[in-house]
Amino acid sequence: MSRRQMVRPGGRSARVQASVHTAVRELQTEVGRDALTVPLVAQRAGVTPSTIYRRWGDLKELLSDVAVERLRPDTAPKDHGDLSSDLAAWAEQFLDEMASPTGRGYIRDALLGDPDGSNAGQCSAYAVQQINVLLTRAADRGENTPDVETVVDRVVAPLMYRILFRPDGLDAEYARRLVKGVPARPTGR
Amino acid sequence: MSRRQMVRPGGRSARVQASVHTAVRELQTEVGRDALTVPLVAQRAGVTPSTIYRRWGDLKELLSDVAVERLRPDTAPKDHGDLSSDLAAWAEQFLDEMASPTGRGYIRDALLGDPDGSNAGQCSAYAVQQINVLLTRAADRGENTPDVETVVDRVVAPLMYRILFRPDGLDAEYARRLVKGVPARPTGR
DNA sequence: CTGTAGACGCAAGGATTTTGCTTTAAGGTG
DNA sequence: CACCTTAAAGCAAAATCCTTGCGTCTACAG
Repeated sequence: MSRRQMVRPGGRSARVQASVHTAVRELQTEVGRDALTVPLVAQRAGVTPSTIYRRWGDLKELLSDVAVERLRPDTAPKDHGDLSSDLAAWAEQFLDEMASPTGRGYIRDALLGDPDGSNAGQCSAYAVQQINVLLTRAADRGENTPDVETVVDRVVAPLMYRILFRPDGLDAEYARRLVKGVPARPTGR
Repeated sequence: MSRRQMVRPGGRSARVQASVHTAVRELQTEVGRDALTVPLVAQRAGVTPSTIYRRWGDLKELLSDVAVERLRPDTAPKDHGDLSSDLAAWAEQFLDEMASPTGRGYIRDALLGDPDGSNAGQCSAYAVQQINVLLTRAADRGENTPDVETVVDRVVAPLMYRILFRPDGLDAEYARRLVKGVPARPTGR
């Protein structure tokens, strides 16, 4: 979230933020992301443009906030019985969601309008959180587990790098191969 | 490069492109990247704003082109005698250049104004090219070498991911550790 | 040398962004 | 509960930026 968010959580402020976010999401599907403008969003949200400019600075930052919201995982990853199956399934789903044109758009938006890097950090935190669920679950089963940072380096980072820099030739098989490259135990660091 | 570049390589077109790019670079250091506007760049370049809008579309795309130019490696990586030293040195330098505020800015710009993804692809191609120099050099020495894609997954991707999503806590030691995680031989794929 | 077409300059028109001032309402205080 | 304080929103004018049509120039081809 940008520096301007979350002040006066209850009341008008919150209502304005909600209606602006809703307006962005609706218009994204109706007119497409490239046709969005601040005045357009303001009109749909029933708000004056200057309100948006004052709170978010510009369209990029607003889109960044909305993108982070949409990138938040809404469900805990399913249990497949063992860590490597869990990781493989999670990686495939991650790739599916993130590599789609929509997903790529959100990632780019999240990165773009992010002066202090907190929105990008939040995206990473979501992934870390999901992976931690898998890892603690595995540890509870008595499995040996790598640490989160290793999974980030070996799975999340390659997926993201390719999504952003080389969107071609990505498939579930690649995601599975990455998971196979994760060592079974914590790496010495 | 955008779709509008490199038409009529000689003559006026080329002069305009050069002076616009120069104007962007100069103004970036003088007034800072956030204060750049198309009219400002146009004035410095001795060109009318509409020329820039017609050729590049908007500021994002122009900045993206300039950023890719600046991300192009200008020198072949030095020879340290063996592959792992070469990779370690290259990774450290890569991190140095890319993780700085300036470097991050260029990467973000390159990603940002890139409708078709060709600029981002070019960034990745630069890294691949440099790594290939190291790998063929090692092969000429008779060393076993991993393939480029493995180095990209194990070294470049984690560095980039962290630069973009979690800029804190990056140091040369981390780059070296990544290089140690590269297998000595090609991975079966 | 001449023709052609792509690229630029200029200027008008429209849209967006910024900004000063006023008004509203959330949250605290007596 | 009434009052005070202040962050945030509304409003409107001004500044800035973006778009577009048209005329001109110049690189390249024949």
